[in-house]
Amino acid sequence: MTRNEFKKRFLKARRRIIAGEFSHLNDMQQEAVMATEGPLLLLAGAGSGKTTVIINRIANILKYGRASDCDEIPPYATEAELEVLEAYADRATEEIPEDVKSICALERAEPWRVIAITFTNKAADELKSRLEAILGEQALDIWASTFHSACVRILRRDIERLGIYSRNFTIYDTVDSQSLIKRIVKDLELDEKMFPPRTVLTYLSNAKDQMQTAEDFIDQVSKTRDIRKKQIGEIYREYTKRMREANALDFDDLILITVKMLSEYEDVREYYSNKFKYVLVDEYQDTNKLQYNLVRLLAGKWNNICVVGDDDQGIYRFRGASIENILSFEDQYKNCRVIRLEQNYRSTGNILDAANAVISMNVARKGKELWTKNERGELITLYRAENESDEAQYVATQILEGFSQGLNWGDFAVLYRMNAQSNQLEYAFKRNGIPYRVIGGTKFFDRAEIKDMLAYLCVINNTNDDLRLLRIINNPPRGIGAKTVDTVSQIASEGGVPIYEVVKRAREYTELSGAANRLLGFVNLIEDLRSFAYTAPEGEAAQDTQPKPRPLDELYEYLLRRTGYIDMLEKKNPQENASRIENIWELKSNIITYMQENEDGSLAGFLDEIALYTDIEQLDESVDSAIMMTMHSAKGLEFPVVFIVGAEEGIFPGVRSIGEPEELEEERRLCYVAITRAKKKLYITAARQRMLFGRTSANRISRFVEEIPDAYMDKVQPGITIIRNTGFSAPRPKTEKSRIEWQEKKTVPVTEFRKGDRVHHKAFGEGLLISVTAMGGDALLEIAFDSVGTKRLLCNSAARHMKKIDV
DNA sequence: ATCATAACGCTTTTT
DNA sequence: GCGTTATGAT
Repeated sequence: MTRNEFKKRFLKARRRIIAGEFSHLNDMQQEAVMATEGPLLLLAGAGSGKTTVIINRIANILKYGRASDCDEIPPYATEAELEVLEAYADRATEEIPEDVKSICALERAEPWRVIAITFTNKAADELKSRLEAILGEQALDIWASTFHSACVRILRRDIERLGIYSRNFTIYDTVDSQSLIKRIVKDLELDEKMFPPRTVLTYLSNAKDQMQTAEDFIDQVSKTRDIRKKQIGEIYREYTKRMREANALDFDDLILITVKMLSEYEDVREYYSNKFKYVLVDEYQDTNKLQYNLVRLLAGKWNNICVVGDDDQGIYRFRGASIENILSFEDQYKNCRVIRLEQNYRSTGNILDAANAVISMNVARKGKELWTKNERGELITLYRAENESDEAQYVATQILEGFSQGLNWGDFAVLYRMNAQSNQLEYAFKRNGIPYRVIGGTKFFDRAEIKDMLAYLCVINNTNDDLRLLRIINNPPRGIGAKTVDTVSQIASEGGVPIYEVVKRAREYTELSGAANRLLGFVNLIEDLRSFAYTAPEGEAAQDTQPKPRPLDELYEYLLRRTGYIDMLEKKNPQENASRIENIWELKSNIITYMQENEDGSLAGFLDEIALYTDIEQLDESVDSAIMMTMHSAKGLEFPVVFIVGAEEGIFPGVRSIGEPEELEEERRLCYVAITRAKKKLYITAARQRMLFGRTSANRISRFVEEIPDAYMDKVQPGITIIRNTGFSAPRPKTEKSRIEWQEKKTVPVTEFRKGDRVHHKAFGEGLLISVTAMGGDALLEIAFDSVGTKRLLCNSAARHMKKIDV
């Protein structure tokens, strides 16, 4: 056999074996999995098995290295090995023995040479657990993390290079950043109305995205006459100064500083770019310029960069994401390959076609048409409601109907454009006894009491953290009033020292003589907490090892006792503060969870995790309940039944996007995202009239609905949904004629149901009516259902799903 | 220092 | 329409 012929046969057999390992994937997916080398752009439509491809691609890299994507064979390959391969090539679908795999492999990558970057912790967690499921233990060494946590990891190691920050830097979240800005605006004596913290932060964020320092920013605007921008420049400068003094980094800084460090320090760059032989980035359409730069630097050495995304699902332009990154990837990486995943495994034909129809109206896109082998499925139901409460009731009714047919509550998701829309829906769900969960809205970690507790922990960790220090210096009240705080922070900023230093030396300043005792009391408290935190518990201290830090939960309990925070809440208003106290204990369970998951977990580590992981309470999937959330939060999720509510001009698309072609395209992408969340059934609802922000308006139906061909839709009008007597409501009338007939029927009288009645509810089954309480024009029914427990329903809503049964 | 009332303002959101 | 915040009065 010539060497050439040998090589050919070897390659052929090897390829068949590797392909066999991924034969459960479709052709395009397989191609993507096997294209391990060089730049790869993976355009993955909604529901096309994107994460599966990422997982398998990594598995391929670890198992076979670059064998699936090159024409090289090991120089030491023998004919005996070829025989083994060929013997297995034909039955490649079975489990392949390890020795055969290693004949195939060419430069297997160690797990720590792979970095997979995602946007959300949830996505990162999913990636990690799926990797672990197919790769076992070695998956733990893969860097599967968010942009931000990857940067924190890098910075904790190397940030001291820059000589500005120390390793134990603090992370500021958006709220922290905003309150710092607020302080600065005050201190610079600027008009607070002209500089809302949110807006200013957006400017800073954009500047950082362009890698502009405060000085760059000031330079740039100095040529203009825009005084406001010049002042924003001043704010930026002051912000940077104070952040440095506080040894703090905000979310943008985490990435910015990492990029700076990698650009400026060749040895650091060399270390990471050499380390990461394979770089993968998920949701690439949502990256901003800074993130693009980070990825570019990390992948700079090996150029094995795979970005996965869908230009049609870019919905975060408003926060700086640049869809350009995906649209121009091919220009940036000239020799890159492009693979499209267009087969959808999630939705029915009707739903998918509707989504395709809508998104095809956009101009700025790569062009891609999803298709599916799934059945056509049910038509999309469009419901034109009278007003928002009719809309909500309709949704509730459909859910009850679905539940009575055997679906779970968790199979339903209601998607809206803005959080403010959830109110009416919540009412309707409550009235009808539908268990639900609202995702988003006010977050656990944004609550005042939680912020307070974390502020204490932050100060223990880093006494230079002025912002957090100011938050707790008089909380609980310890007689340090606003005036004292002002004087202290002024002295501090004049001397360029942390506030804590001034507080410590209160006696040295005549201005503070009056408050000195109380200030020193505070110092005492902090020092006490600090020494508690970093001293080993009794008996465990070994003389030859360095002192072990105190377990976090003990520190936390000590903190609660020593500060008297809970006592204060209880004394003040035990009623109102009950939930606050609950939250404080809830934080303790977070601490315990953290300790269980991180054996050598430190206070600093815990604070990192908290700073970057803000949605801990989110998904408790153990409880079966319907889900409500914004369309944005729904990205990446899927549900059997989806309701898109408020499909009206002015709401969706929102007022601010109408007349702005680019914004409108973003709204349309959002619509595409929303539609493609649905697996089996999609409802779209729109109200003729709606009250929002205290104003009633009549809106035209959303243009996005008009963009869906009628053939995919079933249009439904409001019928009278309340029936007169016993018995269930008939199917909703669909024609104008029957609708009018139905309008003759009357509201069910409150007296229809009595205490002690046996009732049958369409969704909840049989039960006993325990009490009837008149409430306005309605009645609250308390019913002990045989199988689902006791529920409280409002008669006007529930009656249509209920009848009395004779005993 | 704390409470009351007036005033504002309000996409979307992750880190 | 509602929830948060700013300001002033006690």
